[in-house]
Amino acid sequence: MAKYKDIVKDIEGCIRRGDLQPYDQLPTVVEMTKAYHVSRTTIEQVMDELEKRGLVSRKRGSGVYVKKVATQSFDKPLNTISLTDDIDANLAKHPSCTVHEFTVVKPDEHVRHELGLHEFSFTFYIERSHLHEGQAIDVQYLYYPVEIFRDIRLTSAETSIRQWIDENYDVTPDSFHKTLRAVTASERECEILGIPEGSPLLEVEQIGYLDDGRPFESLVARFPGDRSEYQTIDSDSLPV
Amino acid sequence: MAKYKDIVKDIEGCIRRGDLQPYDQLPTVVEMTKAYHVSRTTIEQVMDELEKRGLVSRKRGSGVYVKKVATQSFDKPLNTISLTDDIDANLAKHPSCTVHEFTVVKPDEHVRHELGLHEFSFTFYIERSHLHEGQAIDVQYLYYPVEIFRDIRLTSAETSIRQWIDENYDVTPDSFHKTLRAVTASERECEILGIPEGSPLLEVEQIGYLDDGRPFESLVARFPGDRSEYQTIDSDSLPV
DNA sequence: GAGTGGTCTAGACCACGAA
DNA sequence: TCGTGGTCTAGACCACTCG
Repeated sequence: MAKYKDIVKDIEGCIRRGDLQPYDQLPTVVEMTKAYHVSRTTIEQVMDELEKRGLVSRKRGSGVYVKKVATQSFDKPLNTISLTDDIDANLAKHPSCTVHEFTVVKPDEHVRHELGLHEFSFTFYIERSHLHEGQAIDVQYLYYPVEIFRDIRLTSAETSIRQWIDENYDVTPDSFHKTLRAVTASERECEILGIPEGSPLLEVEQIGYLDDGRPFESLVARFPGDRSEYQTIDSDSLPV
Repeated sequence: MAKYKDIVKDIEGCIRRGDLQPYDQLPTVVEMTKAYHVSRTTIEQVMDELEKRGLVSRKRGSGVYVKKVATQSFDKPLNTISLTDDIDANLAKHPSCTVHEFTVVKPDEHVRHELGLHEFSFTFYIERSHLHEGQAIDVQYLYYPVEIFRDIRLTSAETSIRQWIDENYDVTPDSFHKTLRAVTASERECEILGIPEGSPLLEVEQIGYLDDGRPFESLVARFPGDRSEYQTIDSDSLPV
């Protein structure tokens, strides 16, 4: 484990426990290098990470300050969909899906383009829903290039495809390009999700890349609007 | 301008122009230190930035590779709402709003909590829509603490509040915590936006922080689902 | 002017991937 | 085994904030 990650954990703990209060100034960078017996670069790396997690603001010439964050948002996961707590917890423990479709197809041009495939390429196509207490809580549409994954099993689609890939292929997912939209549920999706006609859904279109730059996964996931949200932190504002 | 930013621009240019093709390996980090006459740290900083922009993948022990990115997504702005191109371009040049409401209020508990205010605090409250060719294209609900901004003008709400703040207060916005949701447009919003009853909207709730850790802005913006999307890149996947 | 964070250097060691 | 990127050091200079 890298040193800077340990220090991140330590300081994050201080903030969560309240040893560091909102608006408190952290020790100066130089002080921290001494306290942790590391170099300046390492501390800057730590500050980068704490900033990314939304815990501190850095003011050049002045200091690093603990953000006054609404405490409710403290433990919400970032950069992913969160559902209600009980559902999230349950899914993490026992991922379970009902698979509506599992085939090999020639994907349409949109998907082909996303995955950087040729016209004559094939992909696995999976349509499925995660379950919580017997109820579908999302609808997912997934494409995997046959060129990369020659064999994907139905049983993996019923639990975790990513786990199957980890165990059977020597590839490393690296990053994900996401597009979020609000859409109206189709009739079929309303049935599956047990929601009224015309309900709004939060759609996440996600293209996954391996660490050698190849796209390996195209995913469209749709979640009922009233049970889902997506949280993120960055330095870009909507135009105001 | 920091050196690493120049190098980022240079390499990004190479990728956009096609001098570096998808799946190409970049020169090794050591080679780049020589080519640009900088130290290793600087190059790593450059790679951090290129990775954040979704242009490259880094494979420890192997190399840095140009991602095969769907070219359409190349120039879309990240970490913000994008509308259709003509609207985006127009808004950037001539931001213009119709203000539906402009008052000072005691905000409800939710906003008070987001902004870290006391029960007896007041905020400016602004409700407005951006216009494109006379048509409203969003609805925004904004709160600004009177404690921080004693004076906000109606005219600023009709163009750019952030510009007004820049020019009249010595504060520096630092980061934004966002929550995205899909919601159904209210009757009033349908009227304002000229969309059918029950249309889905993409909602962005955004809390802005200053560089000293203070929240300074609470914004809820809602966009018609069929004209808006939000793009982002990170290393976190939805559960698959 | 004194103190802060941001960037940068030159060099080192390590973990990992590929052959 | 060897070349790759990831992390780290000790020290430096600079831009910025604030009294």
